[in-house]
Amino acid sequence: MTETRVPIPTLERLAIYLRVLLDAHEAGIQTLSSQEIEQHSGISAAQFRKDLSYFGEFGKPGVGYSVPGLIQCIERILRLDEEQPILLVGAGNIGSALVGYPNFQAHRLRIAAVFDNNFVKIGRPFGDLVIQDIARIKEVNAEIGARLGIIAVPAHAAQEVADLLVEAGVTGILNFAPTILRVPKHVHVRNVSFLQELAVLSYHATEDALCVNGQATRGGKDGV
Amino acid sequence: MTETRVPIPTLERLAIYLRVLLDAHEAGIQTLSSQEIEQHSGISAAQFRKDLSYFGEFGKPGVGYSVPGLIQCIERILRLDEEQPILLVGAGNIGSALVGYPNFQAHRLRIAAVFDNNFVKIGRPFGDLVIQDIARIKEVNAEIGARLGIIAVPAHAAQEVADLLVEAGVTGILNFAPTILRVPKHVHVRNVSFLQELAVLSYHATEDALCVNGQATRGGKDGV
DNA sequence: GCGAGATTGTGAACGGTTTCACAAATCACG
DNA sequence: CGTGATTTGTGAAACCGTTCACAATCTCGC
Ligand SMILES: NC(=O)c1ccc[n+]([C@@H]2O[C@H](COP(=O)([O-])OP(=O)(O)OC[C@H]3O[C@@H](n4cnc5c(N)ncnc54)[C@H](O)[C@@H]3O)[C@@H](O)[C@H]2O)c1
Ligand SMILES: NC(=O)c1ccc[n+]([C@@H]2O[C@H](COP(=O)([O-])OP(=O)(O)OC[C@H]3O[C@@H](n4cnc5c(N)ncnc54)[C@H](O)[C@@H]3O)[C@@H](O)[C@H]2O)c1
Repeated sequence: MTETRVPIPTLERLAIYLRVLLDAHEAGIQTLSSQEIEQHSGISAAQFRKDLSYFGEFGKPGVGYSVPGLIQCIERILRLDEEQPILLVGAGNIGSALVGYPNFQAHRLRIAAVFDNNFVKIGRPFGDLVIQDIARIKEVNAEIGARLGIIAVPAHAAQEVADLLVEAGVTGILNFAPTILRVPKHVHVRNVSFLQELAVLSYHATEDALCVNGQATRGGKDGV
Repeated sequence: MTETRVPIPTLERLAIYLRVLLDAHEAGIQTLSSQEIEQHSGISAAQFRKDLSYFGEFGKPGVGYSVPGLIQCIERILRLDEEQPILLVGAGNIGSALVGYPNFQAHRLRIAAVFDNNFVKIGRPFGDLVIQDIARIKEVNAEIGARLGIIAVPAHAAQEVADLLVEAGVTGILNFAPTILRVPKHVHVRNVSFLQELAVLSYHATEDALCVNGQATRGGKDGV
């Protein structure tokens, strides 16, 4: 366990392990081996052990891992051991699905405030919250102190909103808009793109890797 | 351009290039160099060229790439050159956001039918569609012939729905439920997990890689 | 037509992640 | 207490994707 940087895929899998562990805990299971984790997560036992090794030693040889113990450890690693407030910007379709999503709570993620710039929407209730003016976001987050933000506004407004989030003190942004965001180095962005996912599936769904060559290069005069 | 398998990251980026190209096309730009693509996509010029090289040669040395030409090529590669019908299962929050999403159209992705098992919902309008009984999914898809499906039902029902989708002839599944799905080898699954994304951000948002060791292993008698 | 300048396509080097394989640790049980 | 069965943690190897660097290709202007 040297002081290496943790691979992002490892962090992503940590969240999966956590889900498996929470399920097992619910089912009253006390101990799980890496082998059993593999069964439930689809991630290889060796991968699981290697992933954990970035953070320390959590299992007992010959036995496995204490379910409640490991839950606590992974939660601490991911900073999900205490409530994590989140700023949501964009009270539209996606925002609507998010505010009502109960599973966030299990991970102590809480949407603490919702913002929009539509005067018709501002002041309206939205889930348990009231939609606030995006102009007040910095002021409001001075109270809340959220480090995470979600962008659920149209693409043309996303960069502007990102800037406001950063200015309000956010250092992690989940972006639903189909744009690449320019942010300072200390801010992390993760993009969610259903279109991208569907495009990959679309490619695979038709299983013949036809080569599409000879069309563009020899397109003649129309191109360039 | 040997007969190598295309890396998944390459396919994901293809969708990003396509977006950039469509934007450029809209702006009336006729030609783009890999250098310029890098500007707009945040993906390195070398990466872009390497990605395309899996499929053929699409650019002209000294000039760049024909925007409309490359759009056509990438669309063909991703099978987005003709309309791609999709089956949506689960007429809830997520499903609701999806049916109303206009950007799908630009990629010729069309949600062709919506299914649910809630008798109260079946028969109701949902976007432009009418919610249908999940029991009829195979029958309905015999007409539609969709190869793509979206699962937007609670986790406990996801596997069951996946089985139905596969039986109905779907070979690509976009899964919003937090579960790993067991599917035949010829079926591709991509999971969308907001929680996972937020967990990764949560880790990075607090920038001190404290080591959480010595808690689980020496937990004493409580564990195992 | 030709030389200067620009840009592509790609083999090779590189770097990072996953897989492998095994020594060390723990437990069960006689 | 010792033996055998089990499972962890981790260095090393294998694998895969990204970056590099440059020959080949094309355009433009003279
Ligand atoms: N709906 C989907 O299924 C879906 C799928 C994939 C991606 N997306 C993306 O997610 C984003 C949101 O989608 P949606 O369907 O919820 O859109 P929406 O139009 O339903 O909601 C967008 C909201 O953002 C608000 N807004 C606009 N500009 C703003 C600004 N400058 N500051 C604050 N608020 C502002 C609008 O008032 C509106 O309430 C879009 O970028 C969309 O492309 C949506
Ligand atoms: N809402 C969110 O923000 C969010 C975020 C991340 C993940 N998810 C996941 O996405 C999925 C859908 O979430 P949601 O908020 O839309 O849920 P929802 O409860 O609003 O909708 C689920 C729908 O599925 C239907 N359904 C249930 N069992 C079914 C079955 N066997 N066959 C057909 N339909 C069935 C229900 O009748 C309901 O209409 C869930 O797995 C959820 O965990 C949701």
